[in-house]
Amino acid sequence: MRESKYTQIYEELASKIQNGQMKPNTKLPSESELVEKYETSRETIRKALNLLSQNGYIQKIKGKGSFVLDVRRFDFPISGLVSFKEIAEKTGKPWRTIVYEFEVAKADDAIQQHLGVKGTEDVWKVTRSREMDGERIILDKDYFLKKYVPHLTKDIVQGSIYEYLERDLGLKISFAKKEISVDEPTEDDRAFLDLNGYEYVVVVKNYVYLEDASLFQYTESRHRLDKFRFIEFARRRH
Amino acid sequence: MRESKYTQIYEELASKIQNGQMKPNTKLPSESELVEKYETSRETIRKALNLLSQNGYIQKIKGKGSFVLDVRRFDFPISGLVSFKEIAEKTGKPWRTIVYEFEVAKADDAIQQHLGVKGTEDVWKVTRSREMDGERIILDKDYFLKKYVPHLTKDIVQGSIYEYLERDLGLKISFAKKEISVDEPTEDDRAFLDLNGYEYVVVVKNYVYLEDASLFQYTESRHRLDKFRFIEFARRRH
DNA sequence: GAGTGGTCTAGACCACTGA
DNA sequence: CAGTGGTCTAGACCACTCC
Repeated sequence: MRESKYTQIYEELASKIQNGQMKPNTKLPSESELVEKYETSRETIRKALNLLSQNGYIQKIKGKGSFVLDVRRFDFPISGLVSFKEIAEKTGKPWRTIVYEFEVAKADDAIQQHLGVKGTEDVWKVTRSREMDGERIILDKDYFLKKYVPHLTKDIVQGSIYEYLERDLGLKISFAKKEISVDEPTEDDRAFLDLNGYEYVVVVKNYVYLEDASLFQYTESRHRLDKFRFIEFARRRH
Repeated sequence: MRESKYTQIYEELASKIQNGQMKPNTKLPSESELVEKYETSRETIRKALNLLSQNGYIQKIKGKGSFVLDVRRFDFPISGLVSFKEIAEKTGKPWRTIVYEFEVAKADDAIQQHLGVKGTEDVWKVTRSREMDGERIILDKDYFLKKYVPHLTKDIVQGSIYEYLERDLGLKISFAKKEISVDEPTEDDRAFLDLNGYEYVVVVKNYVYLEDASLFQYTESRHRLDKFRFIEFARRRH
């Protein structure tokens, strides 16, 4: 089976909420009604509804029902693992990627630390800036282990590396740790970003892990601070 | 029943991982073994394991088993909904809260926008700064609807408002939207923070919703940028 | 009381891993 | 092949909401 039944139901309901077929504050059909409609069991329906709840589409209230939340109020979620390309496409703004560095090298000290490897390890090093409205506002520095990615071309680097890794190489990205802080610009920042006089950059450090929990990529995204925005939807665990 | 069986199992396993009783990279007992150990059904065990997975404690690998992740490598997660007090207590650093404003007022235009209410609505307005190592590094501006919180004392405001709301008032906080950006300091920032010459602050806007999905609180946390740090663990949805 | 979501059970079949 | 996690089912009892 390509996709599980509950993710199919989740996606169908999520898109109905996204495109306004299901209006905010209205009640969803009850779980037992959904069981009939989708001809499945209640636990399967509940898995789909729990996904909707976790991702901010609905609110479940015991004894009352499940209600559609106003997703527009939450804007687009940049939370989780989303590549620059996906964000750019969602916002619809035209953008351009400029590749500065793109090479295989031995891991230097700082990268060894971040990736947790020895200096004998070959790593890809890719430096790219992202331009919108004629200004280079993000500098992406990617490092990943060559043993997972034997080949890489300028075309791939110009587009979305994620897409290539996941779709073409079949690498399964499983989870990531993200860390946001603010720092002074490096020489590279000054060279490859249009800083417009801003004396600080927002640094997003991203540690990306594969399905077998091995760390395989470290990315530093350096944003001009006036163009930085991060949105998260979070449910509270009681 | 006070707490569900699967959350109990989750908490037991999570604390064993936290305190090192279960070492990183070791294999957990299989699901069927856990079924025997906890004398429960497999779906219940799986609910507990899914919680562990979502929160970055374990990695499940089909056909192989569940493996303990190195939680120390992830530091403490500040992700999700965590109050300043909880973070401060986790880090163990001494801190102090200074209350500047603490009053009931009609919602002004900006707050009406954020809370989505009319100007006739009474709101609590609380302004507090957080001091660590002798420096006021965070300015918290809280606004919440008086209809949910009839009374408030200086003692409560000095400590943790969250604790009061959840434990004493029984308000159930359900989810929140967080937005991080960088901005120039306001007059209040200059007055109530030790900015040390920094010409920007990191602004965390927090919209807090109750169980019935009603927006009841808006908080703006304004951080001195050198002291700001945000960490998130995120799983990728495939 | 009827209807709702929350939890739990005991079983089943599948796809994947490793020996 | 046996063992693992992933999905799905049909039923049960509970706590909660609303009338």
